[in-house]
Parts: sequence; C-alpha cells; structure tokens
Amino acid sequence: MSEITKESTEEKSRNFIEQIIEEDLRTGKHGGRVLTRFPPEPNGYLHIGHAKSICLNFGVAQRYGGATNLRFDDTNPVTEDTEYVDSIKNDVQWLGFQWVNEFYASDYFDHLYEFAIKLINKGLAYVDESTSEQMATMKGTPTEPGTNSPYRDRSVEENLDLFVRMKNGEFAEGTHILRAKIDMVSSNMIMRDPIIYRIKFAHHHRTGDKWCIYPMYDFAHGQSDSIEEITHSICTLEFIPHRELYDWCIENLEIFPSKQYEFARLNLTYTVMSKRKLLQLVQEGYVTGWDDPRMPTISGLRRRGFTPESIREFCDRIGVARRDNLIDVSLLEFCIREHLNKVAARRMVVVGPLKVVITNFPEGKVELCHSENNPEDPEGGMREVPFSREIYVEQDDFMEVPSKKYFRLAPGQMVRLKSAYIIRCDEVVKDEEGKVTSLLCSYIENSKSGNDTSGINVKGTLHWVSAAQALPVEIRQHDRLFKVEDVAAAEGDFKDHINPDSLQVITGYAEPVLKEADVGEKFQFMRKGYFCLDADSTPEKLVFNRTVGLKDTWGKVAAK
RNA sequence: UGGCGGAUGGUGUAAUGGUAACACAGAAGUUUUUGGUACUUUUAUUCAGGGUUCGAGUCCUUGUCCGCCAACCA
Repeated sequence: MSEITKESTEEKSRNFIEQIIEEDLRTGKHGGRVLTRFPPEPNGYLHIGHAKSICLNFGVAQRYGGATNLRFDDTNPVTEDTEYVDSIKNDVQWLGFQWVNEFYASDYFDHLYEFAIKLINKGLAYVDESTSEQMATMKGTPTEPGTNSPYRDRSVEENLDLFVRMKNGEFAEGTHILRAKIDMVSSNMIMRDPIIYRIKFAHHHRTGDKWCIYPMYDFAHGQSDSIEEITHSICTLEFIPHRELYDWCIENLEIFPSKQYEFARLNLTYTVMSKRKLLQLVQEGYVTGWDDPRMPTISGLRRRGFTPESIREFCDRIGVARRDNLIDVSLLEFCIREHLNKVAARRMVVVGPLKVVITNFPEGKVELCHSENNPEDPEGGMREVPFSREIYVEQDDFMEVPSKKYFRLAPGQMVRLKSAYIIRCDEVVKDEEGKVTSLLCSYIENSKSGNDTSGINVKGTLHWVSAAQALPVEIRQHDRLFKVEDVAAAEGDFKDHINPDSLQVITGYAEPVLKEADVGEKFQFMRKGYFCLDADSTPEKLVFNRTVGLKDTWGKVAAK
C-alpha cells in the first residue's frame, strides 16, 4: 500500500530538459535511447558550475536508462594539456559518476577534415585570405549587415587545392582560413560565414604534430555529438546563437541529427566562476592553487572538506531553468552541514585557549571520560577523553562581566564540561596589564557525566581539552573569497573586491585521539564547525581546514 | 536603431488555463550535556499596462528591465 503513496508524495516536478526527454521517449524519437555527453575543454580545472552540468548530464541519462560520454573538447592545442584531462576525470569520478566512453574531439580530426571537404564540394565552404582585421570589418555589426569577402566565389577546385595546402603546412598561420559560406547579412552574427578551420602550428596534447589546421568549436562540437549519436546535447545559455549553425552543419553534412538544448549556468554569491578569472587568481597568487580551499573548483571544495553527496544534493536543489541566476552560497553551506552532521565524528578542539585550573582536582591525576562520537549515529560508538587538573577552554567562553543570557563561565557561574564535570569559576587570574591569564575553578565531584547525582542544572556546556595531553594543531579558517555578493556585476575589476581576510590561520589545542586522523577525514569540532585534515599535515603538526562553521544563533543574540 | 533568450517572496525552483507551493535565508518558540541537531510557528511572491476567458503566473498585445551575440576561444 505504501508503495503508491510513497511514489506519489515523493514525486518531484521535472525540469524542462527532463520534460523534453520524456516527450521524446513518448514519441519514440530515438527508439527510446538517451545518450548525453559532458564535454569539457581540458584547459582548466572543473568548478561547481561544471558540477551542475555533470549532475544534469549524467543525472538525466541515469534517470531514463541512458548513458553519458565524457568527451574532451580539445580543438585548441595552445590552451590544452593532459594535466587538465587527468584532473577532470578524477573530479567527475569523485563526484560519483562514470562515463560509458571516453572520447576526444581530436579523435575525430580525420573525420572532421572529410566533413570540411564535403562542404567545399557542395560549394558551402571557401578559403579566405583576408586579414583578421579585414574580416572583422566585413563582418558588419549587429545593426549593420556584413559584406561578402572577395574570396567568397572561388571555384570548388581552387578551394579544394588551397585547403589541402593549408593542411600540408604550405601557408603561415593567419594567412588562410576556411569559412562556411552561409549568409553575410544574417541577423545572427554567428551565421555570417563563420570560420571553421584555422592554421595553428602548435603541438597538440594528443595528436602531436600531425595537424597544423584545427577545427573551430562550431565545426567540431555538433559533428562530434553526431558521430557519437548523442540524443540530447545539453549546454549553457550562451550557446543559443550557435544552435542555428549547429543545425546547419548537421543538415548540410547529412549526418545524425543530435539536438542542442540550453540551460542557465550556475552563479554563486561571493565568488567567480569564469575559468579566466579563476586562472588569474591562481597565477597572480591570490590563492595557493586550483585546489585552494577558498576556490569554487571541485578540487578546492574537496580539499575544504565538501563531500560529493553534498555537492550532488546542492545541484539537485538549485534546479535547472533558462533564467540567469545567482545562488546564495548559504544553500551550499546548508547542504554540507546537513551531510556532515550525519556522518562526521565529534571532537573537542579549543581554538582560542584560556587555561583553567581545577583547584580541587588532584595534581597528576588523569581521569578518562567517555564521549559519544556522534549523537546522530547510534552506532558511532564512544571515545575516551582525558580529564585533569589543568585544562583549556575557549576564551569566548568566559566573560568577566557577563551579559544577560550568557550561559558560560563568569565569576561564580557554573557550567558543564562536555562529558565530564560541572565546574564553578571561583577566581580570575590576571597579569599586570589586567589581562585574564587563567581561571581558578572547582569541580563538583558527584556531577560526572553519566552519573550526575548533584542535582545541579546548568544552562551552558563547554568543550575543553586536558592541557597535558592536548595536541597543538593549526587551523585554517576560510571565509568568502570576495567581499561582494555579485562579483561579476560589481563595479571595476573583480580583483578589487577580493576579501583580504579570506584566510585566517590559528593555532589551537585538540583532544589526543585526533592524532590518528587521516588526510581528508572530516570531523565536527564541537560548537565550532566542520573541519577536515589537510594534506599539509605532518606528524608534529596537524593542519585542519574549516569547511564551514556551525550555525551560530548565539553570535546573533550577542551582537544585539 | 538588429537578432536571440529571459522576468514568480531576500535567493532559487515549482504550479503545463482552475486554491500561487517547496527549499534556503530571516524572525519567534519547544527540546537539548554542542547557543549544533530535531521539531513548531512565522514574515515575504506572479515586472507594468491593455486584451481573450466563467476563470490568466500561464494565452495574445504593447511597453519596461536584465542577459547573450560583432575571438583565427570554447
């Protein structure tokens, strides 16, 4: 019985791509086949915007019993490199997706060359010897029509001869170009005799020096889709004007009719998403690399402590539509907190230490307390935490003159030490300058966590670490990279808006079990946030990245 | 002064001519050995004008605003 109810209550509305696919399935358009592709250019690292595309392309294929190709759009040898190919493959798999085929546009260079010959033979392409300046002039503007090139009416034979000689390396870069012969007065600028092949004496990361002519995006993408018999070629909105050319090529080449569909790319508050800008941040040293935890790259998010599950959930929640958007980064933060709350082990780490001496606790005695690893996970188990006469608590957890509703330590005030005893602050120790250096407290003997017979009720519970066993750790707290919400729309250069305080490095004290943490392992430092162990860690000094803080309602109350 | 997309709370996304909903963010509260979590409550929405219709966020029309397009980039 529950089967039907469950199905109908959990039914989610479909995005417009899914609606198109369902319609195609209903009409039997491709015999029920769904094949998508994820087509990055290997010239940079993947970012969260690509994650949206990956989740969409792989997601719809999975949902409708189809498959997805990974295809590297490597038609421009000067910007591309195998370093990027490797990182892209790694990131897609890390996100949890597996492609059926790994292809490269460069796999099709022979094929694409034949397509060009075919177009020439049909009188639909010609070799132009104009300079780029001349071509720009003849192109016209959005409001003025273009004019035909003087080379436009060459014979098929002459074009064939010239194109073969281009391929054979007889001409210098920039002297000859192959253009499609379409319409110089089209209202769509893309259709004004677009360049489809250019000369580049460049070493290609896969084809080496075999070619000195390379197809343009518009002459490679649709044809690659067609060769692979992609049924739904999903790309971002800025390619809308290219669709007319995409269809023109397929029609005139008389090849498999793949169709292009466009959705709005992801924009996130307080960051940038363009590869050009991200590259600048890396090259000019604003961040430490593509995997800097402040970067919106997949590798950066991974190092920061994000999980694939949280990123997939995020992509699911933001939806897919055709209007420009700027997603609030707090949604991403919500997704990672939601996941980590369920899976991250709790640990106690004091970030801004204040020494507390428990005056009635015997010197030299170490008592083991037991604390649950994760209250959200009944099978998470317990760990031992040493308690002794000298401990550290957070500086923020003491106020000499407490404000109302402050439930932490203050002269005469009592708090619970998490998983240990209730203590009372008896005396404040200060240096000559009046700065608080330590607290003298007493503990309530029969208040131990688990067997508290004291009958005392306290409102505050603090995390703490035993001074003698504490591990010094480095904590890297990352904040938003930019100071403004909408970086792309902000006045001036985007770098003017960089947040100078986006990284704060602090030394803290951790409870001893953290010595066994693995690189990448995620924890909740109680009352502080979620953290993961960074690869920069050494046995002498553990380094943790703060993924995201805990939701802090006290901070808001205190600020009032 | 061209063409093409688009416009629903603060931010996103639904509603496919028939009660404008869901999530995040915000506010208030309950529980709590994390001022976390969970739970409850709550604030706030159809760009504007005209038209079609019993009925319009949805269709038509006019306007406004936003985005994209003039790389030998993708």
